[in-house]
Amino acid sequence: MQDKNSSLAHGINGEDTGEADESLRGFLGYNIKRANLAVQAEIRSTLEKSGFRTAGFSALVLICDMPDMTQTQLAAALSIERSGVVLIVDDLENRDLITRNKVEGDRRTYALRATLAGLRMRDKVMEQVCATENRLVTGLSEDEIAIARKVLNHIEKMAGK
Amino acid sequence: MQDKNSSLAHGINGEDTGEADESLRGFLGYNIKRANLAVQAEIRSTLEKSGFRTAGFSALVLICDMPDMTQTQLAAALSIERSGVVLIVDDLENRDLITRNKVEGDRRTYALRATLAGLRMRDKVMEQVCATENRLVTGLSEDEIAIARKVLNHIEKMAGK
DNA sequence: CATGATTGTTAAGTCAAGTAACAATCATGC
DNA sequence: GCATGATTGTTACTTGACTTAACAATCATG
Repeated sequence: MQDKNSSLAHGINGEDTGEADESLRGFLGYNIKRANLAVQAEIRSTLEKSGFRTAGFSALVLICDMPDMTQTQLAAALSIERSGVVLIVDDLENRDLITRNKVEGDRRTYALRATLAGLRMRDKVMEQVCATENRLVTGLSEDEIAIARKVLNHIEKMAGK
Repeated sequence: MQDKNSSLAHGINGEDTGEADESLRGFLGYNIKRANLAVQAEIRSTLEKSGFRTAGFSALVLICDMPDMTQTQLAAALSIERSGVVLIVDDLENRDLITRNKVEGDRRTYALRATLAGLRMRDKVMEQVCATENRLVTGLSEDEIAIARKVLNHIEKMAGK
């Protein structure tokens, strides 16, 4: 894609159109969607340098923080199906970032635990993601970011009644 | 899905886990993603009462605001491919919300224009979506919402270097 | 006016996420 | 005890939204 805006700079009838999505900008949901699209693209680009996609890295972080987590618990935390975490956990295990451990008392479940390499990987990638985010918020004050966080969490909490 | 949190309330080893995604909450991108997921679900639920999905309603709003818009321009504004807008425009046209008009001087393109029913539909649904959003932000001040908007737009602008 | 680009369109492919079914295992009631 | 039902991890199949590729019609440019 070349210049996405050039074709929208002016309407075909000569009117000055400015930004085409003026009305949509009035919706907070639209602002969130656009920002999400942009920031996820940036983060995805950061993560793929280490062979991660978003869900996989999130899983690693969760497993690091909650040792002996179950795959079903992981699915709930990631808001995806159990069948989906199998592939993610397979990948993390194949890369020796986590291990599936037998748990006494329930031979169905695995206790997921990060390896030393997994912990180091998390720290390293986490730092890179933080750097990416810090770049995106340069020019904004800490207070503004904190308020944005509050608003976003509030919206998330209010949704689903 | 029953209670998504109950299975996460306590780790299997008895430790108090609280929220499982404590570390991820540190990422602004994570907060945006969760809020986006929640708000889009709400809006989708509001839109489907009138037979819309997000892209379709966005297209209607854009066409209302920019009469004689081209499908290629619409694709750029929606950040999707031209082939995708065909289906969207087909649907809007079949429901008599917009019309494809011949344009003098270029027999390849259509000038998209909303019908009276389309304009009324936009107003009606727009009001419903606003009500949905207002419900999500009850308890927040206007200033807080305005700052959140500023932060989100800033992030969107900073992304893509 | 000939060559290349653009527009709308259709068909095919992709890719992530969800659904369904299954064996192994656990829990519960009787 | 044990039979019935639920849960866990897993695999295969489906789905749905989006992209890519190709094409005819039309425009632009030298």
